[in-house]
Amino acid sequence: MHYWLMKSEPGTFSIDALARKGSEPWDGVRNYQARNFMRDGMRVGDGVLFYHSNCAVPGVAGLAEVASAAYPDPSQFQPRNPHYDPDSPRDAPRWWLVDVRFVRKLDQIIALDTLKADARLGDFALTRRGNRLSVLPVSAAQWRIILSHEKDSA
DNA sequence: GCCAACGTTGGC
DNA sequence: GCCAACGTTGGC
Repeated sequence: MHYWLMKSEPGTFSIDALARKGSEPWDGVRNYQARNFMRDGMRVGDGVLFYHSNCAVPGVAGLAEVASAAYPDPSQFQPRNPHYDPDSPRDAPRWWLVDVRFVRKLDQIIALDTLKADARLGDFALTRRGNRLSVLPVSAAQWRIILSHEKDSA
């Protein structure tokens, strides 16, 4: 069992949107490191922190889980799709994704500010200076520490 | 293989 | 909307 954090802009796809849909293919990732985490690292049932980026209060908005093994991202082959990649060979797709299933929405966002201020998290890919990875690993310890902040507002 | 130009991410 | 950080592209 491994843990991950996946970023989404709530204006594009929020935790509420995932709650409505139940499960969603995490398409459009066009970064090799993020792709490798999905394709090579993720297993069905892994825990996912659903993170809202590029918004008023960036932070963890809910919990999800990996719902499928990795498979080729169909959007790379669709010419009208903004994520179309004409250089990706059909017989050796460049971009892969997993399905992500809704687990629950948090009562309150666990803000990026809160995570930055928590020294217990140690070296964390999310808060590393300049990090823009949209899919990143979270250790079991970090997962527990992050979710401990849920109680802050209760 | 170097590196400048360019596009994107994402916090602020 | 701004801009720093960073990945990618392409000329040489």
